[in-house]
Amino acid sequence: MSQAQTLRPDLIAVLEDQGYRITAPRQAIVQLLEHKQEGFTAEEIIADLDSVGRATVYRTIKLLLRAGVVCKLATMDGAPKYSLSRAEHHHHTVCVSCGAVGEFRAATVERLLRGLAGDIPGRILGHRIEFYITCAACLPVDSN
Amino acid sequence: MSQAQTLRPDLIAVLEDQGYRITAPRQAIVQLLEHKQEGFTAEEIIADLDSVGRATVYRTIKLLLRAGVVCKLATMDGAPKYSLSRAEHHHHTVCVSCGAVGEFRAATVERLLRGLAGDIPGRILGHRIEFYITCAACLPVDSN
DNA sequence: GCACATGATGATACTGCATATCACTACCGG
DNA sequence: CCGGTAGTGATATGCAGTATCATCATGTGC
Repeated sequence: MSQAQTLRPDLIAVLEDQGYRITAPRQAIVQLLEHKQEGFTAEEIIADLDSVGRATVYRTIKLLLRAGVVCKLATMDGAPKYSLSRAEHHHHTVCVSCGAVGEFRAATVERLLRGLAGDIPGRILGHRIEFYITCAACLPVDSN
Repeated sequence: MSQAQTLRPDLIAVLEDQGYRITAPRQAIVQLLEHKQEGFTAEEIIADLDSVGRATVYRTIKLLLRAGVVCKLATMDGAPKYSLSRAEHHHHTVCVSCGAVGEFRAATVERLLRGLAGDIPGRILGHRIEFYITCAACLPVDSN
């Protein structure tokens, strides 16, 4: 079983299930995203799809966010990055050299963090962990 | 060594030591920050100090960043927050209700994260952890 | 004390990301 | 076929942050 889409339950279908219409622009965007799993900015999408207006791109991204299909990642330089979220809960690695965004999961981390509740004043609702790395692709170049 | 200034070694002196001039606007900004340890946005400072121009506020914040006196925190809604960094290395708590930013340290976390090196492809340069919480002040209101 | 070089300032213009507006189009149900 | 609603995109607008630049302050050498 498991159509082996492994974890991508046909993104378009997800939208359809939530009552949204499947339009050409939305299909174009989703299709593009499927090839850009690396982490992308809104402006990137806009640049790649001349046929789709800015407004629609931003609207669609919000749609996908609400649908839980993509996740948002605030970056230091202002422009947030988005990425298709395959796993339920995960964290990000950001290459400081090329900006590529990756995902990882580590159960040990989650367990530990839960144990921290006592150190934190107030009720914990969620957390975020990011690792700043030099990614494999940039390593040879970067480390001289 | 370690003058034990506990952790705030006279912010103005830090700037002076780095060869910057101590001017009225800079003093005004630093003084304001000392009272706003909660985490603040650039625009907040600008609004509070009519006598100081936008440009100068942004310039001074960058100065303080470079001097390591304040630290930057990317937020989901775009406008980054800054806070006086008292401890060397620390992480943040962000109240989703009122936006207040706090700091905490947890050696256990650091130790664990170092152990994760194997799970992360590439060279780890740094990390960031944020907890999203409902802070003590907001709890009664927020939780119904 | 004066002149000059340099640092700092702030008003303004500008850039870039994101949202709001709004007229128009596509689609769906009757 | 018709009307209503969802969706679209051009444009205007908002807002954070940066760049420009004339002006002012500071410090130094004389």
